[in-house]
Amino acid sequence: MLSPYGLDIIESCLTCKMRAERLFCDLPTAALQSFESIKYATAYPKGAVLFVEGQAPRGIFVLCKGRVKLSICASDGKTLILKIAEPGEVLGLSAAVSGKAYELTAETIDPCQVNFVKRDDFLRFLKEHSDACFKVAEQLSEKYNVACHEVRSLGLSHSAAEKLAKLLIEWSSRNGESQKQEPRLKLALTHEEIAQMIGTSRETVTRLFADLKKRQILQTKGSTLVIRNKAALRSLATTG
Amino acid sequence: MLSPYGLDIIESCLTCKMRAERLFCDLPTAALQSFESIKYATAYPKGAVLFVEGQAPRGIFVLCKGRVKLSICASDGKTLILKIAEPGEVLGLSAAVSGKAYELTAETIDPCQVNFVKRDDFLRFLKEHSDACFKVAEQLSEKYNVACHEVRSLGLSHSAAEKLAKLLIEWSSRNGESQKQEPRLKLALTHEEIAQMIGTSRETVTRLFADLKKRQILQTKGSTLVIRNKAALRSLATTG
DNA sequence: GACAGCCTGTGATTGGCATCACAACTACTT
DNA sequence: AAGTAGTTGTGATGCCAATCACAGGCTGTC
Repeated sequence: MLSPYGLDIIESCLTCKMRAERLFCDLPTAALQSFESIKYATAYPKGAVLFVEGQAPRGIFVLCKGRVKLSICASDGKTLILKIAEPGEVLGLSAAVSGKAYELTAETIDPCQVNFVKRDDFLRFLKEHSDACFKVAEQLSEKYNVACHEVRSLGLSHSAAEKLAKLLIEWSSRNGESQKQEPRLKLALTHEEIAQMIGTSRETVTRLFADLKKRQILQTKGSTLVIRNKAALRSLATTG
Repeated sequence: MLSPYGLDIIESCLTCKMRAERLFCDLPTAALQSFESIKYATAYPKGAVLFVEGQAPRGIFVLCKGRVKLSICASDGKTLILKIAEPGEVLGLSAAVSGKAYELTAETIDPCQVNFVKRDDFLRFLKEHSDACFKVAEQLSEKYNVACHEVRSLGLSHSAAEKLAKLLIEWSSRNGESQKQEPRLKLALTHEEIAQMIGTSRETVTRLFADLKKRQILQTKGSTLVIRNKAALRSLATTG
C-alpha cells in the first residue's frame, strides 16, 4: 500500500518488522491488538506540523517512519530545537499523560508515517495494559534525560564553540561510528537549524565551521562532514 | 516520635494526613500497604546529599517534609539549580525507571523526611500496582514539563533581567498569591543561588536587584521582598 | 569587642557573540 | 539561460554580562 507521499505504509503493528528494536512498540500481543484497534495510521508530507506548543493535548503520535523536529519558540520567533525524533519515539506523550498543553512543537522534516491515538483512548488503554504503562514511564524517563542534557548544554557550556563540538561528537557517535580513523557524517541540517539546536546565531555557526576547517579539525565534502581530529574536537567540547 | 533532627516522623503513609494533596502518595490502600512494606523512612539534616549526578540509581526518594535542591554542575564547579523540590515529589524517579545514572544532584536545604525505596523493590512494586505505575508516568510528565520550562528560559530568554523577572513572577504566583495589591515573598535563597537558578553570575543578580529597586518595581524589607509594580515586572519578563 | 566567615554592593575592564548589512554560491523553476 | 529563493561566507559595530577586585554589611563565636 502506498501513501500519498510515496511511503510504504506499515499496515499493522502486529506485523511490523521493526517492532522489536523500538522502545514503545515491543508489547505483548494482547496489548498490541488493543492498541491496533484505537490507533489511526496516518502519513504526513515533509513540513507538516503534528502539534504546536500551547495546544491542549489531542493525543499521542507514535513515529513509525521519518524524522520529526521538536522545538520550542519564543514570541519574537526565535526558535530552539530540542531534538530530532526518530522512529519508535512517542510524541506528545507527556502532555497526553498530564493533560497539560503540549510543551513543544512537532514538525516533520521527512515524509513520515505516524500512528495517532486519541488521548481518551490512550489513557483507557494504559489503565488496561500495565505493560504499556511501564513502557510509557520508560519513554518519559528517556525524554526527561534528553531535556536534562539540553539544560546542561544551554546552562553550563559557555562558548558556542563548546556546544557545537559537543553536538558534533554526539552525532558522530550516533551515526555510523565505524572504527575507521575518520568518522564522517551527513550534514542533514542547515546552519540555521544547527544554530537553533545549540542556541546561537546562524552567523556564529558559519564562523565556527570556518574556524574548525582552518584548524584542520574538520573538512567538508559536499554535505558530508569529515572529522579529521577527533581528539581536538573532544577537547574543545570540554574546555570551551 | 522525634527524629535526630527535631522532625516529627510521619510513621506511616496510611495515616499520613497530607496524602490526599500529594501527587504520588494518594494510592489505593492495597498499593499503599505494599509500598509501606518496602519503604525505609529516613530523616536527613540540612545539607545532606541524597544522590549525585552520574551515580548508578540506587532507588527512589519520596520527599515527605522539607525542601531539596536539585542541581547539575559542570566540571569547573559552575552549578545550575533546576528546581527546589517540595514534599510529595519523588526524587531519582527517572533514573530508577530507566536504569541510567541520576542526571542531577539532590541536596537537602531543610531538615527533611524521606521515604527511600530500593530500585528493585520499586520496579517490582510498579509491575504489581498499575495505579502506581500511572502515577509515576504523571510525575515524570511533570518533571519533563519543568525541564522544558528551564530549557525555554535558558535558551530563549536573552537578558538576565528577563530571566530574573520570570523567576520572581513564578515565585509570587506560587507563594501566597493573596489578592492584595502588593504581593510579597520570602527570599529564602542567596543571590548566589538565584544566579544559579537563572544561569548568571552573582554580581549580575545583585545589580539587577539594585536596578529594580531604583525603578520602584521592587522593595525589600529584611528578607521579604515586596513587588510594588507587578505590571512592570511582567513586561520585563516578556520583553527582556 | 574583635575576629572570622558569609553575604551584599559597586566600579573597571574585557571579550564573546548578536546583530546588521551585503556579497557569493547553490539549486530549482520556467 | 535567466530569475528567484534559500543557503552560506565575512566584515563592522556595539552591547550585555562575565570576571576581577575590593569595600562594606551582617551573624555568630570566643
